[in-house]
Amino acid sequence: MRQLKPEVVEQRKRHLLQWIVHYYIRTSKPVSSGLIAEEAGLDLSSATIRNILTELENEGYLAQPHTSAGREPTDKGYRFFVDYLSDVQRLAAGERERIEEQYRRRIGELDTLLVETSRLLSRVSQNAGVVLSPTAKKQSVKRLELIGLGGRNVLCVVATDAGLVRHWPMALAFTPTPRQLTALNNFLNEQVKGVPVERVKAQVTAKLGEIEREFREFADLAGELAREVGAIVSPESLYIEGADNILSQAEQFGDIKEVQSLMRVIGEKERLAEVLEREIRESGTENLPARVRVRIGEEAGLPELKAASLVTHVYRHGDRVVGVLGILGSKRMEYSRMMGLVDYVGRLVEARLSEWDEEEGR
Amino acid sequence: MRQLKPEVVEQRKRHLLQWIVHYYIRTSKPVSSGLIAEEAGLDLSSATIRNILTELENEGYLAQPHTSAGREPTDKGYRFFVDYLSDVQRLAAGERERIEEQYRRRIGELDTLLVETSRLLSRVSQNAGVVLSPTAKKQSVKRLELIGLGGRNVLCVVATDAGLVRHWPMALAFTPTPRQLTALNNFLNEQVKGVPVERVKAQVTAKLGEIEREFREFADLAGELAREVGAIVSPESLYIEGADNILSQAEQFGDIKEVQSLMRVIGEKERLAEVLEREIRESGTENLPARVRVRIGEEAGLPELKAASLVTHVYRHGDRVVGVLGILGSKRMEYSRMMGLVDYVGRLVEARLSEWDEEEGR
DNA sequence: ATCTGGCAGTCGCATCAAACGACTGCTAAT
DNA sequence: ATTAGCAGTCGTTTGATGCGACTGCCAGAT
Repeated sequence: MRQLKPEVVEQRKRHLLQWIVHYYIRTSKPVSSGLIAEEAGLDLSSATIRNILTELENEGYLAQPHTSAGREPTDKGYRFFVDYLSDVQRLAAGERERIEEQYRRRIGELDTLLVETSRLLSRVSQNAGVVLSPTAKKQSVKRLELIGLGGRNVLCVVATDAGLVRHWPMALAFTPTPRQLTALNNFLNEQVKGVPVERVKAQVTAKLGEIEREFREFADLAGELAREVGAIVSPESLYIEGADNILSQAEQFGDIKEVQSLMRVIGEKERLAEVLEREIRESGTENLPARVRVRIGEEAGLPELKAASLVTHVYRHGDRVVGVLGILGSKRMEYSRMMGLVDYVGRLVEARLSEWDEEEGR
Repeated sequence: MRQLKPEVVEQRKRHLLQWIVHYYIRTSKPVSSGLIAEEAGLDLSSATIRNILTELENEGYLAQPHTSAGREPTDKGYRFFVDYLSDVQRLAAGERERIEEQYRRRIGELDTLLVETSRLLSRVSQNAGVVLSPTAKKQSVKRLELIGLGGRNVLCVVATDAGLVRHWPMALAFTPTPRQLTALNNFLNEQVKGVPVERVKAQVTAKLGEIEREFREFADLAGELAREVGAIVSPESLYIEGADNILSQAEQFGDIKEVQSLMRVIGEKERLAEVLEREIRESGTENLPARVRVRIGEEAGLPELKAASLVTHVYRHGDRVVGVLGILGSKRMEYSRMMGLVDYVGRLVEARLSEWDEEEGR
């Protein structure tokens, strides 16, 4: 017979694998040789398909849940599928429209932006939406203000260049007059404006000596303040929305145990935050700056996420990566659509952040 | 033979019902007559028990899931159990200690207090903790401040007497000088201090005429500001924590569907908030001000909560009920312990709120 | 008047075998 | 290289059967 070139055979095999993963994602049933022969339009008999399937299984892309069953993709199979996904699906125009509509609403603060973004991701994807906020440490202080609340109590408000606002109450050692507060605010702002949050403490304490004569009673306040800026502003926060979506897609998961452990991870945000932070760290180390990254099953690093996949997109402020957003859902998600969504939303968030920079000068 | 007095028989019936509900809550299996004869220590034969069970069933306190099964409490049965619960369990000393420990950490703001409270409720109860924040409308403004962020942008910060702080960015129609900002802040604070949030708008617009000569350009700003105070500060917020607890107690529920719809309600906070608001409204209309209230199954008003119960405690600020907190869990929860917990935490929150009042004067 | 033992009857559930059907892997033919 | 055919494996469905856990009722004991 006519001998086919090896490349062609390889090509066909890959194409078949793509088809299988895609089909499996949609139907969530093991794919059998007979089914492929009928549906895939390859014009091969089921026997031939079986041969190919055996190869793919030996290579670790597919596995059988039990002997007399079809094949399911392994994590390696999903990985192949995602890596060679030819088209990251563009979002439908209507969907884009609706998303932008949401961002058109005036959002002026980082927190609001991130909360809305996680809601959006969850709603559109029908999975859980996650957004990790930039760590405040790297942001620089734009404004720091003490507001008298009566008596010794003041409210301390810090705003950073990236739009983050944090506030917390403090009790002073004395009852300040309005004049004193104004003076103190002026002093503080001169000192900390533009200083990265993580260095506020050093900056303020360094300058403390200079004012000792005039505002001696402020000295310890300023010191305490500097400490609090470091302590309170620093914890980064993780916004997760749409956990209920995951539960209502429970069929997508094999076992309820899997859903439970997934939910538990969502509950203990710290562990998930750690996973996402790793995305940020690793975003610099790659050659090709692929914006959208997919973690399949245990690739994310948590055994609890075995049955899940995570689609993420780091976002930058200026030229530094400051945060990461994405969706968390079943390993059997529609990768193409999800990647498209995450990519799009990620860009919108970046755009919004840089808009804030521009408005600055106005 | 000796005739028993009717009251005694009634008494015994009630006692048995209590025992059954309690036993069912622990074991989650239908309770049968034979089991009762053995375990309840009543010194009656199973046949006699059966007679009593039939009566209780006819009266609507018990039901059989199917003919050849034991009995389960109906909602009415649970209701009886809860209403006649003799001892609302006091929390163990160690548990109280741990809880107070958490509140000892300096919490100066309403938001923080409520978030921590919902976490606490969820952690201790192993159910979901819910806290509905006071509506801002009824609170009065303690302080309102504009903070310049450079250019025309200002950050508007409002603090209320109950410890609520809200902030949002605004763009002015002009670039204010620091002096102008100070003047504006002084003016605004004179006008709105102590005014209920819902009346800020009226107050400010009423006073606008007076300053027109001096600060004509402020007029429209002040108007816009007043509008925003009403709009942004008003939405009350619902804090829910520990949804994962509910999922990991899924065995407590008969059907996964029930867990799903429960989770969905938790996801759409609005509907749950509505239920909780009703608790606030109805808290005034009762003769006996029982602080802890229990809603069993559909009593809460949402069909989705059919399999759940809600234990709540309204909390007051001064003498007005401003919010409600509690736990949400399976209908088969340990009511006694949960009621004790909710009662205790509710009191702590009230205590904290009135502490703030006292600090005020210092 | 109460309680109890006994017994028939109901119903869910676990068990088991048998039949089924969905696959695969292999082999021999094309 | 591909295919048809076939034997063999294994999960799943089905239906029958029996068991056990109940209840309800009644007749007799207390």
